[in-house]
Amino acid sequence: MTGGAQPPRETSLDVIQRELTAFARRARAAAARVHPELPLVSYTLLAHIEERHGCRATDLAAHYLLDKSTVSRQLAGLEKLGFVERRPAPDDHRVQVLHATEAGTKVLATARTNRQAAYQERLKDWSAEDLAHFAAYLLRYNDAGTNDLPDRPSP
Amino acid sequence: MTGGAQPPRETSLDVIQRELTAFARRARAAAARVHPELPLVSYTLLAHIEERHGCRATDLAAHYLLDKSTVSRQLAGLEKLGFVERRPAPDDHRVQVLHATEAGTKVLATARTNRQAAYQERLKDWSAEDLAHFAAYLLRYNDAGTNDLPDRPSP
DNA sequence: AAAGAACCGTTGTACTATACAACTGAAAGG
DNA sequence: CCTTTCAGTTGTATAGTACAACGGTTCTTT
Repeated sequence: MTGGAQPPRETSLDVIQRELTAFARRARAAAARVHPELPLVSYTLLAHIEERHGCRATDLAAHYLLDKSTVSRQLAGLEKLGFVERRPAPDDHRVQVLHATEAGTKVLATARTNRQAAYQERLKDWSAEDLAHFAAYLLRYNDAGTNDLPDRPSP
Repeated sequence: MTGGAQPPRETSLDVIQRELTAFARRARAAAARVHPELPLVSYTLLAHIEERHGCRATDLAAHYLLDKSTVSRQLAGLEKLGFVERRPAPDDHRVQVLHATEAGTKVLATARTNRQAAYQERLKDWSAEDLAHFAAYLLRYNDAGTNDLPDRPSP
């Protein structure tokens, strides 16, 4: 590849903008279709908690650019469903260490499988090469936007 | 490029899944930051209306996979803001033909500019070639999910 | 050590986006 | 005609989110 005449940057930017917007609009509904038992955000948070083997609510908020109240409520929901546990941290009584329960791990595995199946199906006609490139582009795109994470200009 | 050993499909699918989810989670907030005057969905609908030089609410619902009630309320908002007009269709009294007003066109132009600037900035380090490829992948990805809705202008 | 600042999480309130169902009004087809 | 179908609105409910105010905790500074 390479070498050929590319469309101008403008055009590509326009397409990227439009298509990402279109995707964002559909994402929630699509996620709900794939795993109705576990809402999109809960899924993400739960996955993060499980991956880290215990983390704090504040970490989640920082990582996902969510307000702590949002996280708090999401966690309340997850706890109500019995998917996470809050353990008081022995060294700091302000924090709660979050852990995925057995049930949480299980439902997460199911959701993950369903999601993977959905993506598998949707992208079944793609070559491994195209998948790799697409994945790389997405990574690159997202990384560009999270650079501003560490510093929250607080007035 | 090409030629090299690709990561297995599984891995790429996983990355795509994770990154698209991450993107979706941030999209709304990001859009609000870029053009706070015009909510994300309203922006999209207004852009569509303007582009088509008049379309029906039902078309919007079909195209964006939204419930007609959702579209109805979005349009109510846009009308209240003076950005769209509803004109009764002479041939069919059930339908309203939607048009962007002068103000709508103007605010849309501003929002579009802001968005483009944001994308421009975010993707400034990308080569034209990479942009073109990324755009193509996004198109391909989105098309796979929207096969079931060809755009039908009114008969 | 006491006072104050910084931090963690919850709760009250409000708003956007969304769906589904019930409804009104208008066309279209027997 | 009368029924069915279509276009759009409205009532109700839910998820996700933010911001602001608050109650405890811990850290810092005097």
